[in-house]
Amino acid sequence: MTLLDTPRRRAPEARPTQILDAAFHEFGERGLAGARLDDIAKRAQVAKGTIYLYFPNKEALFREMVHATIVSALVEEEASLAGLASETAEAQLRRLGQGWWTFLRTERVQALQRLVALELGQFPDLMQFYADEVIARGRRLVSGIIARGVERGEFREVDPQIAARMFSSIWMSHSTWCARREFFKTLGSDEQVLDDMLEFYLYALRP
Amino acid sequence: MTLLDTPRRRAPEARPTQILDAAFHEFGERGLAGARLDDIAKRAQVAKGTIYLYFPNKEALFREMVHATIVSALVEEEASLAGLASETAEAQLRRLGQGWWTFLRTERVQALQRLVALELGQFPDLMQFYADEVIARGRRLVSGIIARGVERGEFREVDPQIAARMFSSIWMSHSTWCARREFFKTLGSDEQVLDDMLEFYLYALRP
Amino acid sequence: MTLLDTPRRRAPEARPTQILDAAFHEFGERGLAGARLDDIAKRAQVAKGTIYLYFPNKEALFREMVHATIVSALVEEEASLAGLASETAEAQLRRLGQGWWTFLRTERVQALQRLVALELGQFPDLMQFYADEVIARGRRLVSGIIARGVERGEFREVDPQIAARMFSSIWMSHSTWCARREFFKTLGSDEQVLDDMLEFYLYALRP
Amino acid sequence: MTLLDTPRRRAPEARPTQILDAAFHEFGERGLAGARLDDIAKRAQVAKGTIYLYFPNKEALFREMVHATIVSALVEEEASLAGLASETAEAQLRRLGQGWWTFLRTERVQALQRLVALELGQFPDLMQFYADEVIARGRRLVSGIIARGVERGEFREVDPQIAARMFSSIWMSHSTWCARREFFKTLGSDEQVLDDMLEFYLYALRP
DNA sequence: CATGAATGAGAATTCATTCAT
DNA sequence: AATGAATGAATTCTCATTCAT
Repeated sequence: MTLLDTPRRRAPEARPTQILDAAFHEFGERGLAGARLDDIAKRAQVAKGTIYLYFPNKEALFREMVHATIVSALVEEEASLAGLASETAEAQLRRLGQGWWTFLRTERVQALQRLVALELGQFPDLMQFYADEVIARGRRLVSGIIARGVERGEFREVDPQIAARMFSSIWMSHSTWCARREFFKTLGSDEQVLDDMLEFYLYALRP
Repeated sequence: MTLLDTPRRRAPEARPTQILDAAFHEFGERGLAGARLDDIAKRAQVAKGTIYLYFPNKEALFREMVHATIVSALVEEEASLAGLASETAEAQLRRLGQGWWTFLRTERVQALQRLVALELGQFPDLMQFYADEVIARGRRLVSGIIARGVERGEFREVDPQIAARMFSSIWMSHSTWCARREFFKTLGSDEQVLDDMLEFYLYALRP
Repeated sequence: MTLLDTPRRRAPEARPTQILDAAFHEFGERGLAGARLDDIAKRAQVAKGTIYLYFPNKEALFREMVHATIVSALVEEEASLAGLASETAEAQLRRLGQGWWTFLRTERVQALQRLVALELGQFPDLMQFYADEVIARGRRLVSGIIARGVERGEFREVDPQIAARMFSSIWMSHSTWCARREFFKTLGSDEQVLDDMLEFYLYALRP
Repeated sequence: MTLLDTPRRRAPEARPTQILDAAFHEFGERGLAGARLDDIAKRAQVAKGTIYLYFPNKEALFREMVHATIVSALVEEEASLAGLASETAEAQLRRLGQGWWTFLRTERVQALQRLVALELGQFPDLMQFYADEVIARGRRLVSGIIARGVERGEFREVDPQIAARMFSSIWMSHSTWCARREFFKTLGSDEQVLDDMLEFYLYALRP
């Protein structure tokens, strides 16, 4: 039941996940072409051939890994965002901003961002999937809250769509900068940055 | 003057720009590992061996290409930003926002962004160079204008550093989205998007 | 009775004929190197590991399959040739020609021919076995009949050995052509071809 | 000009031929699946990668090799058959029988026969090419001579098509047997066998 | 006995790098 | 300087064989 067994025949249905996990790390670090199947196998503690039991080739492994990563990112997002319930729009936005901040700084999402930037040009369907499910979906959440806030007079009259785009642009950029903190010395702590963003953004919505 | 006056083998201006250009396209599209010297040579209309007359190996070519691209991006930026002269801070910001919008949507910068995301993790010096010269420098420009605006009472009391970060986060994210317009159907025209950003951002600075 | 009474691991009749059968099909189609154990297992409706319960390795399976195929071909031949009894030599030859025609066009024999051509170079003992048991034996049958025919004055004075070789050369070649009929459009029906061969051959023996 | 140069850059246009030649030997011996590119390269005195400069993959190399072999076999046939001119049909047939006997026992043709038997099932176009160009064409030559012989009353009234088939069946089978002489001890010398065939065959055509 | 997931050696293929011309 | 054919090390992929269940 636990994780310590002999080499052959471990939890059998765990194999694909194990490999996808290793693939996530290697591809996320070095990209599709740069990652070596050998390293993925090593990291997954699996023989090279085993990978081919579950995925027909490197590209397919890459695709499935990206897909799985997106899906599991959505699940994580769900978790980060649990309980936004019935309060003022501002409070909701603060909660959302906080939840997203946690979510976006996740290794999962950071790696995705990197892959999306460079490799997903060659996989339009995955790019679309990411754009729809991660970006657009997140944005819908925000624009919903903002629309309510505008309705209730909490916020000034903005186009919720546009405002939501502003929100996600700020959050996403900052998350990648904070992930590479060593190159951006002027950045404060992650909490500080979150405060900066919230303060700035909410000000822009005040009537 | 001698053969070894700089780390590079020859004065950069003598070195076939075609090669760097071709390298820029191929690397920018497929990354360091994914690009093939063969394709670079073909695109540069040069024999494969010729590349080795100017660059000791693939990685060096990549590095120099990134370096050159950053440098020439800065030059382009300069051009996009010419004549910000003595007006109100808001007018300056509008001009800057416009200039940057042109600059960021440039193929040059878009490719850089892609490479920065995935490949530059392996080249900290280049990453730092990019962070300092492109991002931080741009931000300094913005923060300078904002500081003046705050001083002059045009803008509310914000930390110019922070506000500048907000500015660049919004501009950079939107530029990559617009570059991949096919995946983000809800985006308006580039001009529309620029207006949205300016309107939103300036509102957030109003006293 | 014990585990090692013959070179093979178990008495042949107990060993799953399905495996040999499947092996026959796959090897016969793609040769020793080209056939995949995986496909053989699938065709035999047996797990891959099961094959190794009965045969130490791929090559041994191939050898035993060829051996078994030759043996069972001989049995089939016996059947095709039953009852050549006491008639004129010509009648006997006609009967034999007919029986062989049936026998040679058998999938069993056709596959054997294919394997003999390419793969049996590496297995001299099998080749010899085939040459002796199938070819030479068949020829002996023919030469016996011819010798009798010559003795009885039915046929002209030919060397029965040589005439028998002519007989088998004609029959064997035509059988492989008919088996690949799609490439030899000028061929008549199998019956027609048999008639052609008999007529031609018997004419050549007439005094 | 001669064949002794340094490893790199030998007669450049000879490369493909060199490789095809090596491929012919390896494939002819072990078949498509059994041959190793490594061995082909070694035999061609070329690096493994060089093969891929001229052929996209193993299968393509195989196909081109078979095609080239068939073509060059036809040329050899031409040579073996030069000068069949204006004599009696019987004399022509004797000459042809002799020429073919030389041609068929050629390593080139023997290897082809082996490949045709087993591997060409997967390459119907090559099989057809072989059937048309080698077999049918040879047969046409024979049937032409026979038709003339029948017309002139030299031969009995046979269907030239059928008689030609008989001719080639006898010649082809005997050539493969003689090529594997070690397994067919009763065979006389090649010359003896040719005499046997001619004598037998011509008898069958006598009026 | 039977299974089939797992293995890893070996074969095919790619591509950065070299070098004779 | 420039070329591009040739190289071979590195990588992907295949498949005979093993072994825990």
